[in-house]
Amino acid sequence: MPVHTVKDVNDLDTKVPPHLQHVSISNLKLTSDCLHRSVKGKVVQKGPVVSCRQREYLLKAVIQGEDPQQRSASQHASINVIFFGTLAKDFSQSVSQGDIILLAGFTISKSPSEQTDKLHPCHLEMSGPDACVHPKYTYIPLSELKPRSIVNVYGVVTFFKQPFPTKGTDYCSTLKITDQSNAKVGCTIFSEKLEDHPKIFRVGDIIRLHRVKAQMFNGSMTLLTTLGWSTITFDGMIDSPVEPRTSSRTFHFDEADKHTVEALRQWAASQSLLTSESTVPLSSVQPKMYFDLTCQLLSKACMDSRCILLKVWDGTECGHSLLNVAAAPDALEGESTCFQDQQNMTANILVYDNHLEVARMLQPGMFLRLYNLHAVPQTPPGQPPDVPQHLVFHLHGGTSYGRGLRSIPSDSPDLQSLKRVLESHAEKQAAEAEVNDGTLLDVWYTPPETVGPISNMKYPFTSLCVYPVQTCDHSLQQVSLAHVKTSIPPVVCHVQARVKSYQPQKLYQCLKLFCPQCKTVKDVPDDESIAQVFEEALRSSNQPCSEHWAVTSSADSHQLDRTVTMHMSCDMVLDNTHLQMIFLQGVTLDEMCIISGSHKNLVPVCSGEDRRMRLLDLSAPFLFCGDKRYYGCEHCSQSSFVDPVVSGVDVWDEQNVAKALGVQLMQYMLLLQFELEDETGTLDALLWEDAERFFNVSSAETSANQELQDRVQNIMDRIHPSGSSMAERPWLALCLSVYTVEENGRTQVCYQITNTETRGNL
DNA sequence: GGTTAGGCTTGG
Repeated sequence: MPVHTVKDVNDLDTKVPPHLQHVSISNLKLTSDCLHRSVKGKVVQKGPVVSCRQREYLLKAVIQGEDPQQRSASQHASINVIFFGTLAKDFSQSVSQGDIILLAGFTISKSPSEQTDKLHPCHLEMSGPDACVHPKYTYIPLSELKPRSIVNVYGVVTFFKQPFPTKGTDYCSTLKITDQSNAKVGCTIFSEKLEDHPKIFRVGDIIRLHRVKAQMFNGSMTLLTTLGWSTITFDGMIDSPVEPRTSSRTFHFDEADKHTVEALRQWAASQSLLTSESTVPLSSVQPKMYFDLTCQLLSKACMDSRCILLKVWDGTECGHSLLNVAAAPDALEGESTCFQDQQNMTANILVYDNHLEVARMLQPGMFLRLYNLHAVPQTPPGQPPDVPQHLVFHLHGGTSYGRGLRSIPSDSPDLQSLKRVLESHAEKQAAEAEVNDGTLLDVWYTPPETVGPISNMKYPFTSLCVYPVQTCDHSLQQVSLAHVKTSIPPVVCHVQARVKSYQPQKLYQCLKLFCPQCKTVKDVPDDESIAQVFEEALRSSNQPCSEHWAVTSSADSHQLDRTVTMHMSCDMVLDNTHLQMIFLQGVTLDEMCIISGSHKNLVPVCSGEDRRMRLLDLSAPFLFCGDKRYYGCEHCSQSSFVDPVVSGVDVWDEQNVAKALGVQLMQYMLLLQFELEDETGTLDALLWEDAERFFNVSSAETSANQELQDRVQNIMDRIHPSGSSMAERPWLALCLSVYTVEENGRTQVCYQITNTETRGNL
């Protein structure tokens, strides 16, 4: 862009390329070589952007040479300048009448209006890629303000109010500033956009104002915003980076600005304008005092239409007992404050009236500063009046004494020590959680039961406490989900997230069968389809099997109109292990279930045309063992029945039975997909390889055990209560493995929850 | 070309 909004470069006079030679306006001639020349002057007239014949935009302005001697010596100190195209638009937007500018890359032509306007006989044309305009600002000491002048100033903030709505159309910021001239000047800033107001965090901040109007009010000089005003603000601490706070994308800031800020910082320090007691830690708060608090928001709740509760901490323990204000569970948003409550570190702040607008926009985790907070002693409700009073904090309505609140960016220099303190607490908390497995403090999860009436006693540990924790031994820094998505696999990340949704919703569907050979995953068939396989076998095989390796006994049931046959291996009979594996033919699923209740390994079979023994279709279990059923992989098992090899096996379990029958045993597993969410987005993560650890169950046992199924359901209900809002769900500390899988020649990145257990009592 | 506000506590 040819109108330069300079960022962190040298001052204009030194920054302009050295080959450019300064020419005074009165010395400009038609014959001048303009290629390497620049002119400087004040914008004394600025016209509107108009479109001309070629449908190009143009803007006319008059600039006047700066030097008063030159002005008096020559009538040609003012010159017309015509800006073309985008330059015209840019100039219109970013330069105001009265600004000092430096022009380069112009061409000189004869002025057609010399006779009428009596200005310079030439005019300058600004077009093409070489043309550029640099604005130059001069700053007036606050003691030298003249009424009705429009000026640019720098100052140190000695008093401020956060923007508040006026009776008119705008928000108003009221400040008082001072500078080395020691004048104290009030400023009134009007803008209907909150983001345009100066970002002042504390007394001692440094503010720069452009195009503000000086005027007298009540005998004092004040500054008022005018059309085209702008502002940027800086931290006031010596040695902190000179970084402008602004929401404007185009602002001028150069080396000279940096020096001005640094000089003001030094001066302010020498005047003790930045007092360290400007904000007070909770540990130093005394009853009835008004103070500024810097803290982190843990949770918030809407109390009524005129009051919002903020629960905050600053990592220090208050010397006076802190009141715990109860909120309706469904009104509470954010993290549990159990840990902080137990250490008398949670400040409960009631925010009233005009401050609700700002408070509503706050998110748990944000860093805040509250100005003119009132420490109010109060007898806890329901307690006799002789119990010591507790402190609760009120941010009363109104803006007296700068009363208000705002969020502070987490990279602010004066937030860094607070952040270190909070982080060290978080580490301690995590370490305690690791050690005291059974008596965990509930860090991220607030059971609804604990948000009851205000009580002085510490929250009892309820049996509802459960939350997942990372159990991997490496200590990784926690990252956002957005960060996980940009990391390159394979890698392991730690995140903190909530469960937005999960699949399958019917939890019995999360139990799967997995073939370790071919990696096939399939659903556990339901009883109806298994019963059908049994029915099919009954219909197709009415003759008992005849196997040379087996002893067989049949029972005809006229009532059932079929023959039930039992086979067992001759070798087993000899080994005296014959009751450990029995082949059953001619039974229904129901009968199988009844019989397996009292027998160890029952293998349902049928007979073919040749009366050879066959296993049922492998979509049904090939083995029943008590309540448990075992399945074989349809792809990886021997396709025809093999004579069971029984020698050398003392104890028959599902592994040995499968091996003896040439069946590839399928494993039970739990498979869930979670949609995780944090402030930065959502991410789908699977839970399977470490699912048994997560739920603290065995998948195979879970397949046959209602109690274990209830446990899984219970845990899911804790981390994703049905009908809950996102805000009510607990934050989970999870370990995520990022890995790739190849599918159809395509590489896909996958996320899996690993090394994470749910802890606590159920 | 521009109303608003132009510091100064308190109820819940």
